[in-house]
Amino acid sequence: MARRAEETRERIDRTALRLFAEKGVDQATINDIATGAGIAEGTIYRHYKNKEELIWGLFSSNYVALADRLDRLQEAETGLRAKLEAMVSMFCSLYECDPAMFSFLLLVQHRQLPRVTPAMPSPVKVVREVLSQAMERGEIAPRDPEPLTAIVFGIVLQPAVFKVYGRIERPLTELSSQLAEACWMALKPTSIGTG
Amino acid sequence: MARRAEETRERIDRTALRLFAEKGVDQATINDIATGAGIAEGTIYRHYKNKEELIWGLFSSNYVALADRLDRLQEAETGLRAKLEAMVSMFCSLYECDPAMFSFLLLVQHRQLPRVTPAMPSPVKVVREVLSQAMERGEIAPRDPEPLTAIVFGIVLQPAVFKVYGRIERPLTELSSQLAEACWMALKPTSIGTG
DNA sequence: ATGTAATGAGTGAGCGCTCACTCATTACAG
DNA sequence: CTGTAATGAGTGAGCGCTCACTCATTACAT
Repeated sequence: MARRAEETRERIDRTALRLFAEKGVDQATINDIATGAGIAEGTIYRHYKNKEELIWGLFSSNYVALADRLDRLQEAETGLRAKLEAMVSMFCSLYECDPAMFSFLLLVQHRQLPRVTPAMPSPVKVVREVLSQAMERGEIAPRDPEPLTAIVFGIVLQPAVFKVYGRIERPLTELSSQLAEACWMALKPTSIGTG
Repeated sequence: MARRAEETRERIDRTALRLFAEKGVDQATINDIATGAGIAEGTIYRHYKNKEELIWGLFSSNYVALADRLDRLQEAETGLRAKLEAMVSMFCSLYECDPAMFSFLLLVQHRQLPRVTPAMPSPVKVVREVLSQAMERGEIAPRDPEPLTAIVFGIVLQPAVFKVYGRIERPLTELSSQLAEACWMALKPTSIGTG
């Protein structure tokens, strides 16, 4: 029945995400996931063609969902500063509510990013668009948006990485405004050219 | 003879680093490395106890070497701004001369960082120390140095990641001063407290 | 009764690693 | 200088094992 199948699939997804984040994608076996979800190994293959598709399914759905949330947030705000604050704040609280998902995305991005097509929504595209539009509005100096996008991502992601490794102990949400401020300041300077 | 053994070991190291960076640590097999280095599988075990030790050997030596280079650079400069510029510039040119090593460090850090002992030199410690001392000198406002360290790392590392994935096409060295400037600006603000 | 979902023992490819062996190089006794 | 013993890096077939994946069978809902 569809209802039962859906429930099983959700259990697979939840367990897989957690184990992938905890042990790494290669170290977490299909057996681990099945046992953790309280089902048999074979059942996983009724829901996913193979392990790679399971990983991709988890990555892409969460990646796109994140992009959509970021996009809705930035659209609701006016001005670069407010958009940055909204996005950074969401990122930080996302870590608090679902650290496993966060670690998972960090961990598998290197392997899965090549499969992301240009047509798919992505957090990177959202941020770049926000920066490009701020340039058009004259809020920041017109420059190649790509390095600036990277800088903004770095300012937010690296503290999250530090948090994952326990180097930062306080909740990320407490750093939210500091990080948004850092992004703002890093974007402001106009004296350095693009070369 | 020792001479020949040393040469072999260097070939192993070079090939392993390249293949690990290209295919990932789990995807690159001992056989791949041996074939790539033009030797037999067994030979690798004359030089490393097992695969994990090979990975760790490559990681730790490069990680510590990087920390040492950063430390020598920052010591040669006076003032936070100059130290930042020196370190960022070295980072960027490091990518240009040895992108495989760079990708390798990025790729395996999640797995190897837990093995890094507090006694080992590390790039993170160097940067944190530079920031702490700048606080003591009153160059920047005294705050928890950990988030600031993360921000500086993010500003430099994430553009490198973008470079690896081809999202940034220009050489990183051309972005060096922009990144150093971004770090400087992100560190400057004193209005936001530490909470 | 029929189709869908779940099961889990079975399979085999592929992996890291071992070890008995080779052989060029070195050390040394006469 | 020469024959001989010792050395140890290099070899690669093969072993043990893991793990993704299969499929005949069972459970269950309608």
